[in-house]
Amino acid sequence: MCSAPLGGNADLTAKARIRSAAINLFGQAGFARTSVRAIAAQAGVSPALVVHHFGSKEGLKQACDQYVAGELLDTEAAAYDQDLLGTMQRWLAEPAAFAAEFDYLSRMILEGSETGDVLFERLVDRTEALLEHGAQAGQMSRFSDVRTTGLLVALMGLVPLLMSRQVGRVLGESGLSAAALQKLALPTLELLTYGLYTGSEALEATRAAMKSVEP
Amino acid sequence: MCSAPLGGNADLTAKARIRSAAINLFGQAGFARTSVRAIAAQAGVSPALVVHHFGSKEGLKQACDQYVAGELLDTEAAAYDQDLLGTMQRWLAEPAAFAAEFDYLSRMILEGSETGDVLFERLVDRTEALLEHGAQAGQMSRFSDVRTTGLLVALMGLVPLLMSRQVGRVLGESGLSAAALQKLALPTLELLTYGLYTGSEALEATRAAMKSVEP
DNA sequence: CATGAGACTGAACAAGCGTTTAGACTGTTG
DNA sequence: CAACAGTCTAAACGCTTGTTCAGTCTCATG
Repeated sequence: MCSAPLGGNADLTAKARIRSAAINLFGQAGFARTSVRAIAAQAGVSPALVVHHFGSKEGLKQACDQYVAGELLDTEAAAYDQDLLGTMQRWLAEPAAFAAEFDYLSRMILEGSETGDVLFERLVDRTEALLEHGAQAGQMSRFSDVRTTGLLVALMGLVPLLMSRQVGRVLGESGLSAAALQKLALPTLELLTYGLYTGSEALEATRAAMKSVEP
Repeated sequence: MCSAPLGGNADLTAKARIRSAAINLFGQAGFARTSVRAIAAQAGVSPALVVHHFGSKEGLKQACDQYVAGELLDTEAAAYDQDLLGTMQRWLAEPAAFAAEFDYLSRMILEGSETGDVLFERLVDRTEALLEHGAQAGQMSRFSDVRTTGLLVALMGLVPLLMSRQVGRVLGESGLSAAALQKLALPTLELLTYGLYTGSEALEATRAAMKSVEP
């Protein structure tokens, strides 16, 4: 049934080809800026077939959401229970095969998607658990508000992906390339190890300010 | 000529009213999802007048970019040369008057805008200078790559604004309210003071891994 | 008063959008 | 063979989009 692969994914089902094209284009330009016709053209298919398989453009989006979420969770879920470092190194070693999925994931989180929000909340949960585990093992600091700290650490890990364009621009790379990630790794670890401030004056000042506002 | 103010800004020029409406709607829904007709309607004006004053929708966007950038730079530039803490407290004390401008700024940075990119690069520059100054004064740690560390710290300061929806959701607030910012302040300072890791094992492991890759 | 410039609008334009419809073509099942 | 179910397309639908055009109104200037 399946002929020889031509130009990447010509051997896929038309439905899969549409979804793949949608992930590519949605990831590059966003949902609103991408037309059903453009997706159909890239998939080598008529616009009507998109609707036939996915009901509507919105239905296609939700199918892509579910697919990418499943893809990234199934392949990364086990690895994620280890540490941040190991996951980052896996991404460093990975070629640009997952690039489109990561671009789409970024759009999912930035544009309002229920699946993206749930995914993000799960990431915060995991980070929070990681903080508690690290604190009990004595490897990580103890914080007054583990939930909010988990949120902050999760954001810190995610933000290079979400702002890959600006990160690439500042580092002199194009987007979030392997070289850019490499430049990011050491400073991130330094910041997380030594902290930014040498003393606790700024922290104490904030504590005092907050107590005076809400006693 | 100007009658009594009705509903906020009925006393403004039509041109200013259009720009104000555009900042509101672009900030809420993004550039692509906002129509010229919707902007004209909110400004109490015909769609043709928008084109008459700004040339095109793209021209209106650039005018908004320039206005918001100027507004935030003129009022905040002097304050920004102090420290991050002071600026954050100013925002905490501010009412929701600047909320629309901040929403628009967020869109400017997330969607591809040249003005937004330049603004971001300037923020990184300032943060980098702040790090060098803090290190010389002995208040901040010394880092191996000041530029990249400046990028990271700038990102960390910006990310709650860019992801206000998710932050609000996790913290049980609606968006980046004053209460949400208050919940964020102490954990942020804790993280920047104590760091995440108690020891330097993770940092050394990364250093070793990077040297083995690129000797 | 006449003239011209600018603010402003209603109506219409062409283009693109997501979606629908009717039907052709395939392969499978009774 | 006949009937069905699924895949797929060409054409067109109604709607929204950004923009243009012709013309009105107001007001300052000569």
